[in-house]
Amino acid sequence: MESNMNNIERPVLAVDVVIFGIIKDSLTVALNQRDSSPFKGALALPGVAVRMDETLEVAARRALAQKAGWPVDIIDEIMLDQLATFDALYRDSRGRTVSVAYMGIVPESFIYSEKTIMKPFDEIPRGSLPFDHNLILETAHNRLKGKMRYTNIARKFLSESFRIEELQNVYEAIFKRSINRANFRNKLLKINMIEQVKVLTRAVGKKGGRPPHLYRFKRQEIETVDRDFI
Amino acid sequence: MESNMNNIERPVLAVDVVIFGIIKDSLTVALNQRDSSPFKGALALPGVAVRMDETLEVAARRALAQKAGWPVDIIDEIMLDQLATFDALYRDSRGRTVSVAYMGIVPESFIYSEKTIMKPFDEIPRGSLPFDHNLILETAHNRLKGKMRYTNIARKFLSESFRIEELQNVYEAIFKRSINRANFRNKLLKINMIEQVKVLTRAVGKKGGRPPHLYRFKRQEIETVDRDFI
DNA sequence: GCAAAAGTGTTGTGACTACACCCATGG
DNA sequence: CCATGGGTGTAGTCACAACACTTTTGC
Repeated sequence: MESNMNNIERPVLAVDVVIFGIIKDSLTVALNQRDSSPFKGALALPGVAVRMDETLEVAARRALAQKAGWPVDIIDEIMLDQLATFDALYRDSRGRTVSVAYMGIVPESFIYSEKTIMKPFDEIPRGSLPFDHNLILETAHNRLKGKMRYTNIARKFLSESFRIEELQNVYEAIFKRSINRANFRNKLLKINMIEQVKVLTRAVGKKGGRPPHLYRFKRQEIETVDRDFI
Repeated sequence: MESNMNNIERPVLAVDVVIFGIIKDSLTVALNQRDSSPFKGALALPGVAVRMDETLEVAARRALAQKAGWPVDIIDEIMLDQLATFDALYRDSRGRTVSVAYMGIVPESFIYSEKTIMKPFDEIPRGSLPFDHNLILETAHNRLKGKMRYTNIARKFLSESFRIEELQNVYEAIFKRSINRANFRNKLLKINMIEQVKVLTRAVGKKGGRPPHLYRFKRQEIETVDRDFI
């Protein structure tokens, strides 16, 4: 914080947004095609420069509206987490730009716009995105995995109620390993993270069998599952 | 990221730095007296506005040199971690300023400057710091506690080799609870975080007794102690 | 020989893993 | 009557906490 706030040349401040979702048991990322240079036509994370009178989070939502073409009422439902700030001197060829990255999660029921594609995370090779967007995406992925370990953030991938198998799929898609069904269920119930909803679902286009139970998260808030180191 | 990078009014970008240390078994924070308005004379976190040609981390080190008055060779030894970016619209009365906060740790052997005091964390009441510096400090404290749980960041509070009791004091000061000595030792050795250095220390001004063994961290790097959620 | 500091051992509890088997129900 | 999607139970291993006791060595 400096006394001097006059018109010295300053870095431009921007935001970039990483939106994750699970589609068909795979982790996916919202990307949009750039409509101007540099990297015109390339797939990139939605982002905008921050205006004088808006917070970073408001700017991030504006990026989702203007760049990704998402409806405002849906954007309002998404919780955005500040990720990190990226500041390499030449990260943007147009001039010194510092970008604050945000991360959000949408459920599979989300309606996509024509301007956005949800691309499977595993099909985005390193170096394939413009600017430092691969670095931002990697940071977001690590943060996502971290938050999955000690919060109930997984709920944001699903709708209000869900089959327990769907929830397990979320964990398996993100951690890329299979989890024992019985132990998964026992643990989440024991720590009181989820509870059973009374009704059973109707058939979901499956052949036959017992209709699955529905569950929901007991708390809305992202709650820390605290662990002591020692 | 926007095509338009001309001279529209943009938020000013700044950095603020939280430096932690342990002094006499208490967590302390580096604060310096502001020499200009607003809040002239108040204790605050060191911070500067970011220049066009420097990274955020370089700006953070410059804040420690210019505002806290620390010698450059010591500043170079400190590892700085980016914490979060603070962007409330009216956080600075002089105009729209977005500040990226950094966090660092210094060992007790560090030489302080006259411009800085290391103030005990518990003696900094909420609301006592200018701007949103209490919020920044709280965020830094939470991050510190988090990192203590799954990295070997504690090493930065100590010099290269240390008595095992000193290390335990670091944990006890930060988590504010007492830890069983035997279990503490057994765990840190079992997970291979620390190892014994062959020599014993000379007396440390104590009355008598067996001279303590010295230990050191086995890895320099901050290494994640991974834990699975399920 | 006593204080300081370290080191060892024991026991109970609770968590996690793997696996095996039982239950309910719609087509 | 069987596929589907649960739901229960048990045994082994491991981690952690509490606590007690032993060892080393300088003054």
